[in-house]
Amino acid sequence: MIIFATIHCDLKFTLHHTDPKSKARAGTMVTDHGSIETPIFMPVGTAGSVKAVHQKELREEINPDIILGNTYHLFLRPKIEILKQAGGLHKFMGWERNILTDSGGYQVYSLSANRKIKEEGVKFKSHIDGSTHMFTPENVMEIQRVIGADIIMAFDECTPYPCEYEYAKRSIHLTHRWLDRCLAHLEKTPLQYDYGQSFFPIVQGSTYTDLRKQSAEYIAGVGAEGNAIGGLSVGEPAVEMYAMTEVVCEILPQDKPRYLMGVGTPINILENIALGIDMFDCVMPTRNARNGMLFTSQGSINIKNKKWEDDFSPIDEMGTTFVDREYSKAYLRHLFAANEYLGKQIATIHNLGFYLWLVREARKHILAGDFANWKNIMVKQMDKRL
RNA sequence: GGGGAGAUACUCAAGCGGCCAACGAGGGCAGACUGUAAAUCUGCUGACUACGUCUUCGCAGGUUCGAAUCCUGCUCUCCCCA
Repeated sequence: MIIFATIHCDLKFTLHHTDPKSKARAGTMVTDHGSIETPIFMPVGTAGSVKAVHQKELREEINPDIILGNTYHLFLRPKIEILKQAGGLHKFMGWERNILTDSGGYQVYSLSANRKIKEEGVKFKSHIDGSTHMFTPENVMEIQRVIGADIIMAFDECTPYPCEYEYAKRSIHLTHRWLDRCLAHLEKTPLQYDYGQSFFPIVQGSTYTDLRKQSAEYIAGVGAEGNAIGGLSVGEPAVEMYAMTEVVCEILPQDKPRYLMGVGTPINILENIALGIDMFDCVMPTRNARNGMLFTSQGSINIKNKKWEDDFSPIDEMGTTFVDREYSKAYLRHLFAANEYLGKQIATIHNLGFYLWLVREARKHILAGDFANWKNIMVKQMDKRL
């Protein structure tokens, strides 16, 4: 891949079409690492690798325009100095398309037993060697500059569910103050490489409508190139998630991409596209694949189940990747039973292929103007265990 | 031929008088997983007329209120010596 521009190039987002019967949108984002057609699902590659998938398979079979990395994990290992020497994450991992890095805000939630939140930032105890590290809005911006993702995220607090109202209220204000510090520091922190980086702030507010509105207004006021919604899909019922997305999307600017962090199931994704979300990421297709769960347009499959033992039909008749056609359910079940690495690889390629197919299909239907109807059929169809 | 060790549920393997339908591991069956402390975690795994009952620890007897555990005989396996 040729990195042509040496000039900083802002993210350009073009909205092509909005579905007449829902708020679903189809657009295109352009960065120095190429274009991203929305709605998009971004495979998660936490530690510089989409687990169990080669970059070649990722590129040629799954073909996403953008993947994720994680600031916290990359900071601990291989460490920032190595990433700097490598010339950034793109070069280090051999991925020439877009990358987005999460800030470590999710680890404030998921590693809650190993961290302490203060106004200044969050003190973490490394899950690898127990060493303590301080993440602040400032150093998180610096670290993300060095990692060099195309889209970098604000350092926020992802609150758990359920979350006391008073806590959630205090938390959004902390997240907003941290956002101001991120922005102030980002201006002072130069780009490390010869391409631009866009910054996305994050709306919080747990499951409280008034807090979500308040946070969304604050975030919208920043005028960022894209906006994210965090703190959802942490255990709340799906209807509450949708309610929050709906409220927030009404406030976030129409002409900027909206990213719903950490979501979700195939159904969650379609429902949230209908509410105006453009970007998604989730560990579900990759993690669940490694644990034997396959997502298909007809419902989900636990490939470890005995019922597939002698089912020699293809993994997914409707599938789009080579694994769907080349391997049988019986063979894949055997690989899981025998704990062969290949099983996890095949399942991951299948699931990511399916997720990417799903959002591309959604885009087609948005552009064709029949998204809402298609979405309802798909949701009904996928809502079962095969 | 002589001496020694051992036989426990699908497998390996604890238990050595009552707390044993029997630790643990594997295997098997099922479930969970949502900005990845996840190649992880959880449950079940003798039978049944199932908050109870019945049959299990090589086989057959015996001792005891009570045995997988102690005694006797038998069968089989492994090791050492000839």
